[in-house]
Amino acid sequence: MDANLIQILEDTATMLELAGENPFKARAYSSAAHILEEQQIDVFKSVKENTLRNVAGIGAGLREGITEYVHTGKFAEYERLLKEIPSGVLDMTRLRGLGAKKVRSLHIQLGVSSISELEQACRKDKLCDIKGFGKKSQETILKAIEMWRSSQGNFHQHKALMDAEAIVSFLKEQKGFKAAEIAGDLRRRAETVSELYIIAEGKSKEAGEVLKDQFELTEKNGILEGGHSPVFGIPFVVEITDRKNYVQRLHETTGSEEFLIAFRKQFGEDFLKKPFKNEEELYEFLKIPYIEPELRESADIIKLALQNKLPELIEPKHMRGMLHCHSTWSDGHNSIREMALGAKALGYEYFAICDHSRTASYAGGLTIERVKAQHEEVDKLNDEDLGIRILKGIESDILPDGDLDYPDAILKTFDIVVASVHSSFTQTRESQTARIIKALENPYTTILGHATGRILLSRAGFDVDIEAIIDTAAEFGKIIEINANPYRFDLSWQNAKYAKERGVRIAINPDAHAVAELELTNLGIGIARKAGLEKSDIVNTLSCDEFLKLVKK
DNA sequence: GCCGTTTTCGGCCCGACTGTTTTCAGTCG
Repeated sequence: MDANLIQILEDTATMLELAGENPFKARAYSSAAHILEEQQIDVFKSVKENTLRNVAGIGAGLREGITEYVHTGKFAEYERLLKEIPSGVLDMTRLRGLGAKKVRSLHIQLGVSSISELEQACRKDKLCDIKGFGKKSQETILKAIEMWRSSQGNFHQHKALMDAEAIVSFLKEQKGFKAAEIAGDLRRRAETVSELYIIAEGKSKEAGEVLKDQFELTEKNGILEGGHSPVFGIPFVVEITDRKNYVQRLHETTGSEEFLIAFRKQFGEDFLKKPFKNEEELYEFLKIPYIEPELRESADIIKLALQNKLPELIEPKHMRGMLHCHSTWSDGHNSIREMALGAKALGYEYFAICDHSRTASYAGGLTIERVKAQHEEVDKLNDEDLGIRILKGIESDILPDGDLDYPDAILKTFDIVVASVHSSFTQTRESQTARIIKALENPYTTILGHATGRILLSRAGFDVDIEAIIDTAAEFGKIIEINANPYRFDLSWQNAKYAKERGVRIAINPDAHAVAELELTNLGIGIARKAGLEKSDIVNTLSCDEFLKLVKK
């Protein structure tokens, strides 16, 4: 996968639309970008081994462009459009609710060429003059600009991790460095981050030179700053320290401000002067149990540590069941067999295929006939014995009135039903809450899928009383999902923490649409850990039989 | 630009929702 190329393809698609060219050509570019991302295709390897021709959705034209990109770093069609479309116009399409068509007409008719010019035009009531726009459009655009501004400078966790890990490995390869580690809120597994903070042990001078050359950083008292990460351009800082101070500095730059203030208030500052081998030793010295980085968020956790009541956090090795994945039966890229074998390769014992239900027609949702056909295939695969048990599941849309998407006679043929809202996001808080509560009361619902519908840095969730929903899940013994997709991470860790307090069990689900996405589960585990969840809180840790027993109840 | 057992042209995911209209275009999932 190459993040730059994915961005190039997406921007090319948008610019084709902005230029008023063939919209289907635009779609081909956009879908190629999704294919590369979802299937984690390494284009450099694919070009070298000539395997791009096997990828559905990438034909001769795109293959040529990608090959050129691999050899020269340039993509001809993208370069051509860049000359034609002002970058500010492309930026306007990043606003939610504004697509290429509207931006094109705003650009042509009002002459606005950037988000700030658009903002001015809205404030001066200019949009009312053009056909298709009115007062309300101006308001929604201004809101979208606000949302866009607040997300600027923030980055999704998986991108931050990818770049931070690359920087850490780079540092470790350099002679001047003995150790390097990710600190900051990324180490605490924040959902999104605005900066990477890296601690390195080394001789400030020579180490600094290496970094300055490579990343154009500037040094100030052993702290090198002003860098931008290699792929996503995330601001980053490298703090260089010596062996004696390494562990304290790692600790001091990991915890949240609230945590660190409370920590010093409790334990004084003497520990800062003592050298430690690792953080575990630091905690031993203070005579309290080790507080995992993900938990170093609030002051409360220190009290729990003092009372010896810290949770024993869920770990990847506890996981046995992979739930909520898609296949080529709906909008996934791999067959059920490939997905199940992918889960097996990651050490899982059972796998629930949960394709989209019939109302999600845009995603190839399954008609009743196709449900039956899929069940036959699952039976066959299980007869064949792939070494991993496959469960029959469905991701059923929660219809606008709270009903599930099939009659009971069909619903009862599934082992699990993940119920999710995919439409009608704008109901009032009361009716949205009632709708989801109704779905939870349905005896066939097993798991509530992405419970608030948020998309991080892009869309707030729908308006809903999430605590009332968690309370209802508690009452009816329903499971709620932590969606491990880093664009969603829904439930939030705070909501997941509340769910634990209410005794609601959590499923950690990758919502994978390709084999490569199965590993997203580990990011979801990070969120669960941040919420303080333990093995016993997570249904994926049950054996297949225990799990089925739980959901059949 | 992609795809193909009606294949080299002529289609291309489809329905809900929104804000604008007074029958529809654009956006989203």
